[in-house]
Amino acid sequence: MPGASGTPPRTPTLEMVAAAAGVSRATVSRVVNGSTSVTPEILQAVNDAIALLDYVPNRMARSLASRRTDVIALIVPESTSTVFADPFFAPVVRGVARTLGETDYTLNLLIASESRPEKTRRYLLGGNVDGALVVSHHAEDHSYVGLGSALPIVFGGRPVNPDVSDSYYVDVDNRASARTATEYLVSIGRRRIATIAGRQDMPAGLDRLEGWRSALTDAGLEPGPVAYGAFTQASGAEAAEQLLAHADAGTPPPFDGLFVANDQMAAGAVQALQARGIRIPLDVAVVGYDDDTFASSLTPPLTTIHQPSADLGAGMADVLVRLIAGESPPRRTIIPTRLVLRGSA
Amino acid sequence: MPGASGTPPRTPTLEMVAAAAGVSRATVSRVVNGSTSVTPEILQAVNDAIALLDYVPNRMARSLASRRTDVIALIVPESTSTVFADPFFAPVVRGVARTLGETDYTLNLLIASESRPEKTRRYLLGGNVDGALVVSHHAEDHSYVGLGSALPIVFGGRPVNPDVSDSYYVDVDNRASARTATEYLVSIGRRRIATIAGRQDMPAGLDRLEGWRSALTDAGLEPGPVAYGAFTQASGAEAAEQLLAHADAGTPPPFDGLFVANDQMAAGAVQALQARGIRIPLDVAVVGYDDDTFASSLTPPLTTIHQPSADLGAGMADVLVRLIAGESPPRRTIIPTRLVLRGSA
DNA sequence: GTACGCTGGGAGAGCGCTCTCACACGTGAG
DNA sequence: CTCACGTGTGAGAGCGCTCTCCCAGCGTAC
Repeated sequence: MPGASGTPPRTPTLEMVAAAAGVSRATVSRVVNGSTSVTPEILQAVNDAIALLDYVPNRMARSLASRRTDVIALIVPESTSTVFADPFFAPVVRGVARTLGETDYTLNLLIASESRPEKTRRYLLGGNVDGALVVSHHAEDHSYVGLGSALPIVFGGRPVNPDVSDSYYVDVDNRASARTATEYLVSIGRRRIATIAGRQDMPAGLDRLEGWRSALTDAGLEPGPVAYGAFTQASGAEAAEQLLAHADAGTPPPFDGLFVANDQMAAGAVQALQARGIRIPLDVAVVGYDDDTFASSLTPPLTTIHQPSADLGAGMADVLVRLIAGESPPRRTIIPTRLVLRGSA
Repeated sequence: MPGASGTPPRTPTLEMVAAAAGVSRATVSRVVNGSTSVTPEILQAVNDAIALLDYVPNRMARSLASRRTDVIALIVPESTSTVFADPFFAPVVRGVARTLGETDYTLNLLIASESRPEKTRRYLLGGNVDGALVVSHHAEDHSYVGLGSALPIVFGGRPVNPDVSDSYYVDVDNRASARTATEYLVSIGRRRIATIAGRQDMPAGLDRLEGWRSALTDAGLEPGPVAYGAFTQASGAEAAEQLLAHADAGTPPPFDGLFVANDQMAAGAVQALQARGIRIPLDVAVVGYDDDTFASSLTPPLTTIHQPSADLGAGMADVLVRLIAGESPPRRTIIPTRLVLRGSA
């Protein structure tokens, strides 16, 4: 085999493309990176050579030379990944990954151990990524807020620290959505509207309660009783019992409308109410929040707020990419929700 | 400012550490990479310098020089990420990420667009990763099987192609688990045991049906009626109706035990049965599969097969890491499941 | 006809690290 | 005392790419 002097068939390099096209490395680099100042014929020749050799640029080499990594980290604090495993995490990640799939960025997923936060910090600050996305729900998770000045960071869900006015985040408007849900109950003629609120240590819990309250106040109605749950089905059932605690058996419930801060609790509450012989929506109209997969198959199907979690992920990715590109995206991006009318209200 | 001749405060490099410690780059590299042949004093000096400068090795440079990337790709075919969004995907990913978090590997998550599979192939073969994990459920997803010879790949869930005897995978034993569930029904005295099977185009659907059948045959019982669903709650309810189709209203159901191939379908089936006045577990004992989060809060709480999805992810990561290290892990790793006894059987 | 842009392409110096050598320095055997 | 050998360290050549010059060639204005 003349010419084949034992050279291993390694992946093609820029240099090889340059040789094949009869130009210099620099020119091939220009073509690959889309520089405009290349003569059409040369551009064609280079592209032919690239196709011929099935050339794929080496990310590592490119990063080393350009000081950009084309990597975006997606950080999920461990507690979030556990607590919110099912309903929330997956679609957000999917939205992020899909959006990034259309760019040249690569997604680095890391579950941040809360026991040794320095490990994650060092990784982020060690020049391994161009930016980071942080998905979290708890106040405690926000040890990353401080990194915002050293590295582009976008949060999913409003960070709860008070000093985060200068950080970027994408969120749904929990308050407005809760208002919408409550206003709907008002619009269908309900006048004594109770709520089962979620955990008050996260923005979602706080804001949804606040939205419910303001909707009623603005409508000139007295806010009905409030019970608190922990976003789980069991706690929803318990909260419903609490709301009924003062009512004697057999008497009608002390409320005719109920806004529940998430669907899991709503499912529990509906069961509890039905067990007491309360008809839904006839006696009590119930609106949930989240539009979990099971919401449509409850009896009756649950009227609820649909949260486009995948859009939230996509939005986060979008803001971060623009931030890295040196643009000035809005610090606060709100993803719209919508009320899904089903049978429960 | 003497000495500070405008040098930008960039992240410290190997070279700077070497200068600080009074040794050569090569020696620092040895220390960083844990070579044994370094004199204790020098080792100490280098480590001091590293600590002093807060040095973090640059991954890109390291990869370029060593031809290893320290990156593992986690590929989720788009259809899988959609269909299995909630119950399955998240914990597996978490298991993978957590395991990899204890190594030096970095996790690259990519949602593989099924419309342009070459993009993913090129990425994998372009020297960007050291190995790949593929999470999928459908036969069609396995366009990656062929890459196994070019790159270490570990599958989550048994690949369904016939020619994959040489690929690596981690899975639960669906067949044995279904057997266990069915044997339990037999052990509590049920004799006419039906099943609602899942989609027959994926191993989970096929194997669980097969396990049910073999358990009954081995117990000397006639397999009861079979209905098929699509792993959704609605399809479970429909399938239950089908099973009852031949029974007249008021007569006892034609079976006293029911194994359902996943919890979503089980939830639907239980509702449908109860709507017909059938008491669970009194008239029909029901066992599900998956132990979804909601399983324990159904009425009655669902007896089901618990799948340690996070362990599956961890197992995949573990096998891949060993494969990359040149070891010979088993081609087939089975993660044990367990039957969780609750109220429905 | 000369001077001056301007524009496309090439040369070459790195980016931060690894890794193969070669070298200096003991140590033990001949 | 010399020679072979082992052991720890340094020198230096890349890994594949980007990017800053720099130069050649052309068009335009005077």
